[in-house]
Amino acid sequence: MPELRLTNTFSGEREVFVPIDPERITLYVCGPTVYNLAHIGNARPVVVFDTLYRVLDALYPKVIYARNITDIDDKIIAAAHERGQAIDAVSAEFTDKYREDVAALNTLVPSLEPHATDNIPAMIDLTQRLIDAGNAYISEGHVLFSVASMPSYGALSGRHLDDMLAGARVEVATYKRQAGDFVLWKPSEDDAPGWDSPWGRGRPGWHAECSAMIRAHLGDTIDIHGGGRDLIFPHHENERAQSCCAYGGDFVHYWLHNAYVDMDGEKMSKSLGNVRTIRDLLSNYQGEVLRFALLSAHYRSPLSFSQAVLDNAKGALDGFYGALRNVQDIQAQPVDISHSAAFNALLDDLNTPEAIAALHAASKALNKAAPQDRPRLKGILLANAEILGVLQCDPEEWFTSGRDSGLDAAAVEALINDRLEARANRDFDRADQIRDELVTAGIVLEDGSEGTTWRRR
RNA sequence: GGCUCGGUGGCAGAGUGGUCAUGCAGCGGAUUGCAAAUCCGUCAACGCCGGUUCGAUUCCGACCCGAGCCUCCA
Repeated sequence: MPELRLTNTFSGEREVFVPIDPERITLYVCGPTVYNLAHIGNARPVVVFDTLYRVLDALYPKVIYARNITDIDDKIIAAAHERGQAIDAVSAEFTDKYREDVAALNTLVPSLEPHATDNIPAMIDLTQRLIDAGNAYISEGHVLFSVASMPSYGALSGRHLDDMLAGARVEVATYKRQAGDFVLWKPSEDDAPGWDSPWGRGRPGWHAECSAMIRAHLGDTIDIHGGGRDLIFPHHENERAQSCCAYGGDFVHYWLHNAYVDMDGEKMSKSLGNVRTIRDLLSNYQGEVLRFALLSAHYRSPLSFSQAVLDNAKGALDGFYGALRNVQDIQAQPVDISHSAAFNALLDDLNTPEAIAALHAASKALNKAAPQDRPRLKGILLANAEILGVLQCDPEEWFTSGRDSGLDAAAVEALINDRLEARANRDFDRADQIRDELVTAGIVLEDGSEGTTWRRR
């Protein structure tokens, strides 16, 4: 079996992936809090870990990939108030939209999508265990985790308790013994959603759900836990504290974190007004273009999102689909994904830029292939693409189904026929006039040996 | 202040102790009625200063610059 290597945040090093149980791989990725539309930065971990899921799936017989839905959270409560809607109406709406958006990015559906609100008893159990074990305390109706009770607290994020206390910039809530202590369970006001618990009617703290759901759905210890860098602290540090103290064991063997997407070099933020939602971008670009753009940089490097990055991605995909369009009548010879160069690039800590380079090489080889080699080379290109989750649609569709800029396919075909007639009569002025007309409508013609094809730009 | 990442050709972006990333853009050519697409060729980089080495963009140290986290955040 080929070796998969991953950079583990815990050790800071690239390590060979050794599964707990090769028959059952467990992968958990932090999903959305469903109170607004997902933006392109949210899309990055989704696409990155979808790619990892594909790699794991090619390597092992069974992979359980869980991505949670956080459907109880103060941000959702605030959004519901603002919109004058029920909380579950808000969370249901944005859960649906999230699924649509990420599906457009060619992502596979996870094996499990646990909802926080379906797992409240597991969170109560977690909290009770922590109290029983002496890692948590009750104060002013809250249950808090005591960071001082865990010697290795801070090991994931590389922080020392002393430093954190010294550098604390926020006012410490009165119910906390120490600044770093975090909420496991908090009381709910009468108009806020709540569940009965040994500590009164309340709701879980932010970190509780992942610990509880991982344990409930995947087990005490999982292979891989992923998410964005910003989750390392405090979210993942606190999850780790909860799970290790409540259930024993080492909780997660490989922690993976992706870097941010920034917009033209600036951090995406509401105040800068440069937040771009997936939905918004999809109105101008195919989802596959967004996916490709997100994979064009290595996941641990910051990705500077811009018009140029998207146009580049679109151009590259056009090139690949162009190569496939030329051989669309040729049956591809099946190729095992695990023999593809892209797959091998991904084995090395998901080196997607190198995998994309392999795609370019495969595309070029196909373009210049002798006829007898085309079935094999088409198969190779498709196998390389599949592991990256791209080039899965029909090339003709790709080029002709884009945004309709005033001319439908039939109208385009009619104009092409007029032009062919003009060319047959050597009336090139008329032929060029028709082509210019089409270019204005965003349609590019290509005269090939087997006729004229067209595509939308 | 603490912790963590980075600085590669015009742009995007990999990688490596000693000939090549890759793509876009540019330039030259083939092809085309002209184009487009494609193919062939080509230019060009490793923040700064030291050190280790036969040799450093790659290892080590200092410095400069940038980003992120420490507070909700992918």
